[in-house]
Amino acid sequence: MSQKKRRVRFAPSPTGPLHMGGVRTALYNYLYARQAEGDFILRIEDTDSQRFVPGAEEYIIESLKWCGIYPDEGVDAGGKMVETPSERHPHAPYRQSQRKPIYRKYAEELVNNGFAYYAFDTSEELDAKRKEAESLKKTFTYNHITRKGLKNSLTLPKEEVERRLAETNNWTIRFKNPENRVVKMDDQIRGHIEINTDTLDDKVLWKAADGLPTYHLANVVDDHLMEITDVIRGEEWLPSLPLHYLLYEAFGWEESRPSFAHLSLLLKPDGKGKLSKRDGDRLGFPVFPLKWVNAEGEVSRGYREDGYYPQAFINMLALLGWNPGTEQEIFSLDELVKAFSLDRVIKSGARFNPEKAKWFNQEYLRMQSDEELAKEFVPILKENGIDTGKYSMEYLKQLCALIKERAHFTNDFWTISHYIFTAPQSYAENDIRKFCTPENLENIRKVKDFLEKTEIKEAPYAKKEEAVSVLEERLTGYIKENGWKMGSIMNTLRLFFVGEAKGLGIADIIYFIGKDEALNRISAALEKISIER
RNA sequence: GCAGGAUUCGUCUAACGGUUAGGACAGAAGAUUCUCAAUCUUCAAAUAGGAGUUCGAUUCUCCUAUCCUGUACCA
Repeated sequence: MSQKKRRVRFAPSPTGPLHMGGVRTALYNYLYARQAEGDFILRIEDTDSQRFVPGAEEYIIESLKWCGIYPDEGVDAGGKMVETPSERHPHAPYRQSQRKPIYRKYAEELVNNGFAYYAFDTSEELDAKRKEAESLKKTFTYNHITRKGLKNSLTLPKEEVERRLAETNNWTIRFKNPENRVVKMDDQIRGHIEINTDTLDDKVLWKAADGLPTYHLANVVDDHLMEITDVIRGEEWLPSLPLHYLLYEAFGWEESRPSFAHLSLLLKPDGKGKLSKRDGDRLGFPVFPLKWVNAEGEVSRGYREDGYYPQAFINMLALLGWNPGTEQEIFSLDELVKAFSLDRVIKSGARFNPEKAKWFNQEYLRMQSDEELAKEFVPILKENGIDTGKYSMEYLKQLCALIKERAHFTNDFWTISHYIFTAPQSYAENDIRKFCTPENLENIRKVKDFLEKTEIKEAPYAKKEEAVSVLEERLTGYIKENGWKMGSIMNTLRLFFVGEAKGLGIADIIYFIGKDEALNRISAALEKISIER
């Protein structure tokens, strides 16, 4: 079995930050290529000079890098991402603006062979036509009927056409759709699709104004030249698939026409419609892989900055619109490469669920070693003004081992364990009311004396488990001896140590903050609360 | 409007035409420890509607509804 080497491409346009839906498209392309031991190409479709956004290309490259998606070929934006220098590669360059000289001859070839024509209508004229049609509740289409009444090389005298081509540049080359023909197409995800060409309009392929092709021409020509075998792209392209088929036919490239797979859209978590930047702002989750600041200084959060592991992000995205057919949900990139298949990609739109995204990250967090987590914790502590020099790596490892069970993100570590590092500044009102009865306060004084006399091993101690359980036994033993209620004593202590009735076990807390600090916190709390009364 | 596409628990999804329609997230209840979380157990929750084909439709066909995409000299 000798199959051609698979070549796929991800071809975003640099009009802004890469949306997570785009990352998913890139990921599926990447997985497909890796599995087939083919090539994954990154091409930049910047044929719209109007909408070009500075920095967007760099953003795309950095995002893919963060996700661990490395192209085999593609734009090299100064990074080490692409091994082969772009200039030397036979398929280079990979930025369509740099391929500008290539396209015109292809557009003209189509005109010469009768598959396209020159059109001289101005945007204003066409807009007027569209408005007119709209008022009649119809849609204006530039097709085999209307083109007879418009200004183009099919209707104008030859000399006039030549004069306009030579003297002006406000003309375009349009595709000449065949009349009443059924185009038969196949999609790897959606199956067989048929459409009548009479419903199509004569799309602009090339614009004289800027000498650039539109998406349709550039895309087909580049995919052909770059020997792309499979086009895996978003569903928004499905309606233009017939045009692309017709273009391959007109060029005589049907033999090497790639196979197509159209991915469904990512939908917003609530309501209707596709996932947009606004939804993230509104519902409080990122829609972009990385943080992005636009020209107006507006900030959009990113998965990276929100503390997601790239593997978790990728894993979540992979399962949004695809599943392996088994009950496995956690996949490494390599496992995804092995398991992925286009025929298990879902046809319908997938609603994004931020809660599930958090769950994925939690799963990955738990897979990290305590040492890795401790290393991640250090900068977070510093941000919160903690002198991390005071804590050994062993100390932090022991703490992380305990708190990782309660977190979705390493960013949560501070919220969960701040009281280990700083004494509470205030105490929750309702917890004071609940636990600080005169009787309880009296008992706590006795507990304090007891702790003072007790030998306590502090963090980091080699036999941590043992140290904590010994302390716990002594403490609970003492409380039981006196016939006090376990809950009230423990929770009062917790209130004094933490500031509220939350957090780790009392023995754990004392182990981590140490005997002196524990005693200090009890004294401070007793003083403060008796003053307030 | 027209053209395409889509439609299984709230959400992501599984089910060669024959299953008590399965799993996960979220939710609820219980167990558990000194609290909170975590954990464990249990519960609740779906084939858009209508015709047809068939011994039998989530699955095939048609119609309706709803949603999405496209309808640019944007991608």
